[in-house]
Amino acid sequence: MPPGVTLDRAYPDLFDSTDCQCLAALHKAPVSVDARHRLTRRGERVHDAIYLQDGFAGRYRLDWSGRRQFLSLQIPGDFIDLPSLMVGYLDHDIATISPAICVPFPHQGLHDLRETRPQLYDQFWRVSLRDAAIHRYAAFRVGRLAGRARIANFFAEVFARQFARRLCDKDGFALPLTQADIGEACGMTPVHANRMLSELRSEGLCTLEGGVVTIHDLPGLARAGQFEWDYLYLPDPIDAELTRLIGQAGAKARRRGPRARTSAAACR
Amino acid sequence: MPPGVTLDRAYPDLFDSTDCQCLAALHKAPVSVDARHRLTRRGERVHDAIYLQDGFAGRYRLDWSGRRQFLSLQIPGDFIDLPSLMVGYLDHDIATISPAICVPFPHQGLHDLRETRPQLYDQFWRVSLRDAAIHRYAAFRVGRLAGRARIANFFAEVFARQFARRLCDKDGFALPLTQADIGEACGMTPVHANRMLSELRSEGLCTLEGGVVTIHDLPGLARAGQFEWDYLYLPDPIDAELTRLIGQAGAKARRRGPRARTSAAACR
DNA sequence: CGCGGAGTTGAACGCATTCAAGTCTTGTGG
DNA sequence: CCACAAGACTTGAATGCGTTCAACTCCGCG
Repeated sequence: MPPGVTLDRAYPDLFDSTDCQCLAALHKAPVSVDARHRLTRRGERVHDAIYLQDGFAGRYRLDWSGRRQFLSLQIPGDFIDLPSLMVGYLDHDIATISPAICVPFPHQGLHDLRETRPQLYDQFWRVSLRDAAIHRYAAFRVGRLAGRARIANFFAEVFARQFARRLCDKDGFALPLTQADIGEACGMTPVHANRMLSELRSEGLCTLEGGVVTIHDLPGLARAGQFEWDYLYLPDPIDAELTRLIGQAGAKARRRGPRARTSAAACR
Repeated sequence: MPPGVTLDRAYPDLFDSTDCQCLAALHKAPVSVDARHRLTRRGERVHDAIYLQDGFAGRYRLDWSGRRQFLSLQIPGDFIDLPSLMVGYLDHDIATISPAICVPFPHQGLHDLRETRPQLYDQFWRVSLRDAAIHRYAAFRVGRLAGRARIANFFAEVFARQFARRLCDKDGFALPLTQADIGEACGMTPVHANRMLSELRSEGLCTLEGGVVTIHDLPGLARAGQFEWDYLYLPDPIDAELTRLIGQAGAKARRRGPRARTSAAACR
């Protein structure tokens, strides 16, 4: 894989070095894209899966008055439009937020993996399931949590996802979003996002400045956002590290032992 | 496939009659389950995928004060826990809402399809992507729409999904949820759900009574909810039918022609 | 007959939106 | 080098949507 294309770091639990070699043969040349640039339009036919080598992007839908709801934030190392691999087009728009580097993987090449490397093929299914879990959790976040908690929860997610890729340490992470963007991600107005951010700041939990979130109290932030990260399906070592840093039993603590039920039958 | 197990009706665009024959060999005996019964517990290891032959179920997460947020409603004909197929456990709970009939498909048998019937294997990926799209849209619904619109939008989705399976006609559909459930699905209190429902009623859009939603003005309901159903990825004939019934260009109207761009490269 | 769950309605409160004004920073052109 | 414009951020005040608390009805069921 050419310099800079670091799939192995992005999904350490899913792609081993052999996989990465194999994938290196499949992608086209990386492309630089400006900030605030639409990558994919809802409903438009696409033939390549985009791997976000660097930079941030967002998936969103617009309401009928043109206001935007972010569905998920995509961080460096994400495949950002895998659904298109199986259905050929997307039900939402995708745009960069910061300047970005995108690596196109032609669908055809990925499809061929089913024959040539079925294990690897399955990994893409796993990636898209992880994606789905992130969407689900977004519904929980905006549906159930109050303003301050929504932002704290959102920050905690972005932290955990970047931390899992070694893109940041426990003290902070990159988040090149405006307060308006954060509002659109968390389902609130920019003004209110501002007020909630200043609450988090004055409570000594975190500060956002210059596209960087500095974390002053990670357990406090996670608590404020009722954050539990089991839905990220992180590999065990990283999961343990997060548990150590955050404290709460929000991870796999709840995963049950091997004696669990195996079907609906058992729960009659 | 034994009487009652009607996969073909559930996914007419994904499973043909040969597929259904093939799947018939894989499932265990259907199981009756009471209403309000938890089928799967978050984090618990599962070995069977559950096909919801009949009845309604919900996927949900709880906040730290124990209040529930529905992530999606599962209707008859849904595979309700496919994520567990690839990762072995779930990040959320699933419970029945009405009495239900569940058909367990052992994971192993489905995995074997990769070798024996790769096309069919892929269809399960497609099903789970459709699922993901429904979750995404839920985030849009609760994040961007106001109370009345959230409920109208939710009703429109449940209608469209049941209509696509011929479980209902254009005049109404089954929805055995209490108003409290609807509140949990749409991110609001039961009291407010009640008020929004009575608005929809008094505006002549729809009524909910006895577990049945009667639709009085389908285009009006869809408009009130800003509903667009492209995200359901429905097969063309059904999509056209919905467009005829609802009117608005909310479906594939936006799907672009074959001349579309093929990668990030083209949009610099 | 009485209980409990679901639905309905009123009234007070409070969180979030809206409108608006003003600061600060950045980049651009004179 | 300064002037100016544009965008991001901040803050105040008024409004209103949704929550909360509470009371009451209706219905099915023991």
